[in-house]
Amino acid sequence: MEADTPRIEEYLESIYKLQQEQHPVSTSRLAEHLKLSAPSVSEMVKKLASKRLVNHTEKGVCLTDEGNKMAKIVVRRHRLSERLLTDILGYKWDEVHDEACRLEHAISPQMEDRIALSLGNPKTCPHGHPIPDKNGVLLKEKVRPLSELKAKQKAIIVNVFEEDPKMLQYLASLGLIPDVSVLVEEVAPFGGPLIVCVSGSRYALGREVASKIKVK
Amino acid sequence: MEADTPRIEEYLESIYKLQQEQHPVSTSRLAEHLKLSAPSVSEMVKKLASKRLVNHTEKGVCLTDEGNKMAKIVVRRHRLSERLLTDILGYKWDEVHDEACRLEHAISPQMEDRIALSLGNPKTCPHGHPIPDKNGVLLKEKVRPLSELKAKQKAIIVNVFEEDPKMLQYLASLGLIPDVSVLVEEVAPFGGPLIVCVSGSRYALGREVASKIKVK
DNA sequence: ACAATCAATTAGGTATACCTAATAAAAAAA
DNA sequence: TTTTTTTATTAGGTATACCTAATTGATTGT
Repeated sequence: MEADTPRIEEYLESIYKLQQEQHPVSTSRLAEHLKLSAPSVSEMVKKLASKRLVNHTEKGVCLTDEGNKMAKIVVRRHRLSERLLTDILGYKWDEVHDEACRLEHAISPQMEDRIALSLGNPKTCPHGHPIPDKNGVLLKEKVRPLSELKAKQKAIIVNVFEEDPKMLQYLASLGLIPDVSVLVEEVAPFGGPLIVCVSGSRYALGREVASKIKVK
Repeated sequence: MEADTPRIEEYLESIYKLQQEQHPVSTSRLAEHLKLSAPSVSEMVKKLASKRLVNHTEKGVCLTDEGNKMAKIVVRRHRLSERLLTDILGYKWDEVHDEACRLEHAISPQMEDRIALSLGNPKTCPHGHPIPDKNGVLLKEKVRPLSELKAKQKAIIVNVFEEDPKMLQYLASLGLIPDVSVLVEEVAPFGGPLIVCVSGSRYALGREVASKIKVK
């Protein structure tokens, strides 16, 4: 049984990501996320289980310690790649996701170290998500969605949970990027928009959008 | 018929490299270089031919214009990757080949441009080999092996045709790297060693080794 | 010229990762 | 509770890229 490492990495990474919303990840959700058919995923999950990378129970799939470790390595490589792309190669934050998805599988442990060193051991990716350290230790700050803030509350953007380039461009155009301070001036009722003030300018922001911006 | 692009790139790159010594490349030579069995290569070559990437004659395989173009793109990405690794990530020249072999298949046209721009459009890889431009134009200088020089001749190293890390480390330790000036002090008869002078120091250099160092 | 050698292909078979269609099992709605 | 719907798996099948063993074809040596 020969392993197709990139494929395995892809699965582990997806499971890792989905676990954050839904603990044991369902086959269907995973299939949807990977854009594969449910039976394909069902089959592959069996293989991952036989390699002791996941536990497959009635309720769904979850990563074993080993699988979690591997997933975090991939996440680390993904986020380091993104930083390499923005900080050194001059990419914009909305252009890096897809590139990093390809790069992450071509990066050796040595290259991982070198990138981290050359970038001064960055703690987050360009979207503000933490980069796990070499041992898979990941420090996540306590955050809440911007959409939960009340009128007159002020906060600092920690990260932006969004991959769509168009949306990222839009957010960048408003200055809604990590480490920026935001003041909520007004919150419309019935799930209406927020009026926010970002570095001197005032904008109306939809709830949907605001819920993807995490602040502290 | 779905294409496994990295695999195809690997084949084209090998054919491209081997063509420089042996014009129509033989199946067996290709198989040896790719570390695959002859029948596997035979079969794959048929597929490449059906995609009009190679011409398959009795004497062997050669790249079509289309195949040549694709091969040069891969070579460009390989050599740009090597430069990225040395110039930005601090790798040594003996450490980059294998890494670049993985990276070259994960680089998009856009990333190719960005790397080139960030590095100031380098003309060669760390071993002195020319980097084809975007259109596949490759300017190769007229060179000859260091081993062909006569006593008292002086030359400048253009490139080093070698991939083995140990050998590259050795050459670097003697200062035998691109752009360095070398004076041949003496040439032993019957294929014996050359006595060369490199930046003030004198070394004995085997013929075999010297033949891999190209000078102008 | 003929046998020996070497190169290339054909034949037949493996593993991986995917698919659709059909079925079984579990959860939600009536 | 029974039906409907959703979710997961089995069954069966495809394509790709590899393999070994056997065969054909070309080259070389005597």
